[in-house]
Amino acid sequence: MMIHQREDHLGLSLSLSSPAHRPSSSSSPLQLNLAPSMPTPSTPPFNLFHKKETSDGYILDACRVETRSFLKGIDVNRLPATTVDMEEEAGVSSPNSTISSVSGKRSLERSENGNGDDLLDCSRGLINSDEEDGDNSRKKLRLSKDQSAILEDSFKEHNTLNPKQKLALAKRLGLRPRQVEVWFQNRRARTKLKQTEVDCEFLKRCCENLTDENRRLMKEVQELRALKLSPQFYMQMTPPTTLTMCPSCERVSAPPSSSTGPSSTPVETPRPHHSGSSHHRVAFNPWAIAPAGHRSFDAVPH
DNA sequence: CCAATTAGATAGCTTACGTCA
DNA sequence: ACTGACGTAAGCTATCTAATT
Repeated sequence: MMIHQREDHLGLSLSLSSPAHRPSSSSSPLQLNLAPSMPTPSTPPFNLFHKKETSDGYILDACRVETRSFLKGIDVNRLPATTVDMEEEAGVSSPNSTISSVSGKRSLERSENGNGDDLLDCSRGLINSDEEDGDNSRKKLRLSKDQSAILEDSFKEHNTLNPKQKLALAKRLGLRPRQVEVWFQNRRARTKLKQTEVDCEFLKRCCENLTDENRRLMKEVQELRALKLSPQFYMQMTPPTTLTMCPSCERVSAPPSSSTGPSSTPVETPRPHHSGSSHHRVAFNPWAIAPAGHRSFDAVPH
């Protein structure tokens, strides 16, 4: 599999080329060597491009999971108070961290700065703060694996937060309360969407089953009507199933002597549910179509 | 708080091109 | 010189999700 790391790691080169000037021997792309001040980590397992289901049923790209695990311990949302820590962490940056967003404007800004030291200013909790960045472009942050795990655990306990819980969680995660709030909102939305999909699938199957059943019943009705409307066939044949039914217990049984023809398949195997012949028997003609919900039996005392 | 929407990040695919046997 | 295999880079699309409205 072909793997390329276009915007990986700030120490690598950035290729700038217009579509009209595809890389060729004559027009090579502009190569910007962007401050290899940061040690590039060993290549993460990007070749694991298979889907993976998370504990809550969501599908994640395995490579993302892998990358996040690669990021383990990196809290890019941490507030800049822990400068030393972040400098340590900067050495293991990854394409999935916010500071990897080197495309476009930001990358150019960074190249102008000449090194990657200012990356650390992009501590996640402050990235979109109003007092920062003059440009109005919102920067997308990515929660770390640990942060996501903690948030997920918290969500499992209670899918809504009271202000106190929100503050505590925000403090624990090094995020702003608003970020925690937004995360819970989005998480609830995802849960709802997922449930809607499941419900939809269930209803779809129900509809299919009912459609099949309806088709089958319609066909049966058609066949039965055709038989009823053909007098020759109808008159010549003995009632196909001279079934008897006990009106008290509504059990149907075939005549004891009939062993051939359609009547040989009784609806229900006669069982000695009554002692002797104590129960009344009712002739049951299944060929007589009755309106739905109305059983038309010719009561024949016996 | 929810619903709808926006937008950044990234995986994965395709395509063009260069290199090499 | 031609050809097929292979690697690489770039473009594009789909998806996820943080953030906004």
